[in-house]
Amino acid sequence: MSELSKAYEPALVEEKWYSWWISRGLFRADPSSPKPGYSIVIPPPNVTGVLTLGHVLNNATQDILCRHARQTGHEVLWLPGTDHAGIATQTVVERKLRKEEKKTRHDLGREEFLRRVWEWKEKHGGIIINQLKKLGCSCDWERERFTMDEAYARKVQEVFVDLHGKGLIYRGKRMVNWCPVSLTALSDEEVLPKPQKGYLYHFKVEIVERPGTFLEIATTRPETIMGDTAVAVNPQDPRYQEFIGLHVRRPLPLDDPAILPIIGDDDVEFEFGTGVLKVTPAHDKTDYEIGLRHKLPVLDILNPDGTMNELAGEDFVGLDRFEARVEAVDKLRELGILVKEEPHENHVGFSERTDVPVEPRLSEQWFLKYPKTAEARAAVRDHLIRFFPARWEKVYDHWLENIQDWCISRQLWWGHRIPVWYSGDETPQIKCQIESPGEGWVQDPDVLDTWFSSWLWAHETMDAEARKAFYPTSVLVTGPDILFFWVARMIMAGLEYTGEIPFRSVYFTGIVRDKQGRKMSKSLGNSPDPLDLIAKYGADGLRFGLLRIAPQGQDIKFDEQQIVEGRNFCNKLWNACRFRQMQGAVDPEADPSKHDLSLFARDLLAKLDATILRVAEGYENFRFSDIAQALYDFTWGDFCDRFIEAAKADFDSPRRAGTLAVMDFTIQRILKLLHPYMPFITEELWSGLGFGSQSLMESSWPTVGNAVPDPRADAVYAAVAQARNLRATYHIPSNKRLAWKLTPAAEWVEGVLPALALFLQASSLECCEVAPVGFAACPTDVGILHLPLEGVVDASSERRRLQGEIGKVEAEIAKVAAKLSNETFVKNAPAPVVAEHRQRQQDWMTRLEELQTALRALG
RNA sequence: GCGCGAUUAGCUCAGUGGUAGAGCGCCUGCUUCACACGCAGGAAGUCGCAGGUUCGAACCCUGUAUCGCGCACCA
Repeated sequence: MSELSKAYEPALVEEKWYSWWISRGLFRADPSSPKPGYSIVIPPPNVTGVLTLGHVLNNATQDILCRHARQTGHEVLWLPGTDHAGIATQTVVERKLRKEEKKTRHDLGREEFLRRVWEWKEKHGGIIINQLKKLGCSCDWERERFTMDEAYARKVQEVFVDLHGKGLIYRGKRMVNWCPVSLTALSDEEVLPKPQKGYLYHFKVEIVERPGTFLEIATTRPETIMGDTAVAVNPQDPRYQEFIGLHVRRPLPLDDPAILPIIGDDDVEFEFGTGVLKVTPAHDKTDYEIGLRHKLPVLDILNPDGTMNELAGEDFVGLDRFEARVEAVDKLRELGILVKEEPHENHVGFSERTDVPVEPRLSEQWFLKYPKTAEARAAVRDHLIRFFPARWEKVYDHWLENIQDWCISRQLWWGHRIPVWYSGDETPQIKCQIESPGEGWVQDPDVLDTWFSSWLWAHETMDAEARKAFYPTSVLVTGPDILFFWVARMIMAGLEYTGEIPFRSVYFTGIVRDKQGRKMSKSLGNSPDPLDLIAKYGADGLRFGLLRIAPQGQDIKFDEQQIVEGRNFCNKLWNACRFRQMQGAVDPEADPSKHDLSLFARDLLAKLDATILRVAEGYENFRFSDIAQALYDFTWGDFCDRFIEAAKADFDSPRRAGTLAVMDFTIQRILKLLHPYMPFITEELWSGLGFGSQSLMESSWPTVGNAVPDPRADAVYAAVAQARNLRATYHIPSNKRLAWKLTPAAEWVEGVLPALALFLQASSLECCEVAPVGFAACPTDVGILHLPLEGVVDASSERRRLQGEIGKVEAEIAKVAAKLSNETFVKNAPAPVVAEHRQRQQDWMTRLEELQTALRALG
């Protein structure tokens, strides 16, 4: 192989390796493989979507799990795809239509409009899929699915028919969340309560039977007065009890001042407002229920788009609901019945998609009574499915405990059409089936909530053969924001239709936020484009940098600097390998056990084992940042900073072969361990150095050996750090070579003199038995290092320095002594802890003596 | 209102009972024959606050503050 370039250039290699993986079919899942199966279904991104940092985190995590699984001998299925995103996609295409052709979907008609959406989907729907490829995702692209694929769509309809047959799906006229912009009903989950600063408007109404007596009503929505059909008070409320059964005059609309009954209902709070509630059954959920209890008429004064209809009276008709509010207040003021406007903050439901206030609206919709709720709760409670982090289990359980029927119909065109047919005008007949029952039958115009299709994702994306090998899936990687939307529903669907849980573990990633802690969003424009980051730092740098700061389930404050560090780490790894390459060809079969190794080499192998264990533990517990950190520490610290530097002393010695063998052995394992996080660079280095012609994905995962740590290695490293510190204390430039001397603490130290000399950049390093005159002493665990002071520093500064050191050591000794002289400590603390303190005390004493000797030697 | 997280060095975060850590940033010195996307050294923290348990608390308990997130029909 040609020489590695001086710096790693990701752009030159990423494309090449991705095509190579694809061409070798390495992402393909073989259901007939004898290997144990491992599977993940991708949380399908919207077809309208573009890659965000959230996707990067989520999909890099899945890729890591999948590559690791392949390396540990599993047959892996990572099943990709997208969902049709009903509202979002329809909105995008409608907007385009309006802009380019000044038409609405109604101008085109349903069939033509849907044709246009498909056209749009074919053209733009694949963007995010291609972006995932740039990221290195090892999905089985031959199995890519879309929630509107023919087979999948049919399954969705079959499920509807089945649940209808079981009596779980029903049609009903109910209060639903209505989006006046999308003109469709929404599920409860698609409504986000937001605190809104508004006013509590107080106005008074006269009691018909008691002229001159008024009730004061407080409301946040005066624009709905025209829809009021009663006034309610709490029957226990002594202030108003006597009025129950009487009537008030409704002030609006002016031309139709209706007479409303005063009713008593327990739902009315004493303390809130005035304790008198205007009841608007058509436009408030609570009011609707009160209305049902008291058989009140329902007076709908709003159009679907949130404007007022003719029932609101001629002063209001056509006004938007918020304009109408202003107008209503004006009218109350003109009538002289507005008592006060009190600033008031309340929560108003907003549409998740369009971000406008949702309007409670009475309409005919399809609802689902969820199947298998008890089983779904039990599956998580009994840990058949494990959540990481576990705290989401409680949230999940609470939601299921209070679960409400799901409004699954949407007044859209883009989606799975409801398989219900109507016939006849007067007494319509209804049939629930997929095919048309024949002439004269008209299909329900509505479509299903997108989640009603994606809740089948885990099993319906697989054919029978795949399901046999790969279902239940191993793990689901997703964000906690779709715990209810998707995760919980998928569990219920899985239990209902496969009789099994859909996945064994759920790993919830954190949410990527900006430096101010705000969620990244398109509208805020605070999300960097991951493709730009890939271009700048490489996919590996982005993946590693992001995963390293993504502790389990905690939100991530994104900082581009972290990605820079990922890139830097790639470069470090690159150069370590490049350095190895400069020593000659590698040996793919390198076996350290066949060589007599330096203590540095033996200790490195022990640290490698410890790293492999840390990494294994990380995978076990989904601690992705721990894994990244362990590999970073080992590669940069143990391997590059310490071992390679020590190894340089062996290159001209008989140790050369053994040391190179350890390097080869270790680099192979580093590349394997890092491959899941940094697939491109590891592949490039693996092949570039000549370790093999297979992909790392097909290689084996490193196992621990039987290396024994040698504490002498750390003693040398620590001594080096102390000596360098001493040199820095005297401001000796690091390029100035000094003639160090050493009084060794043990015989073995002679063996590491060449390495020590290299570490210290020493011009020479000779041993001496007694402290030489004119040197500064640095007591270490490997002996006393003597730094020549001549021409550098005078004896009095050295004396001052030593006295300072002695002061610090004495303080430490005092600290330990205090603890050891505490009888209860010695009595109660576990023996090893006490022993450790004793040892510590002794170490400090030794150091003190050495320092004092050095001080005396200065005279 | 209930529940859940977070609070440790300037920044981003590790650290679940025994000598407070990492990376970045900062300061100092270095183009030392892999790497300036680098090397070496350094300064820097009353671990949000107040109690408690313990020989010993960043860690366990109680309370509290601030920030964030869920859930909830107070109009």
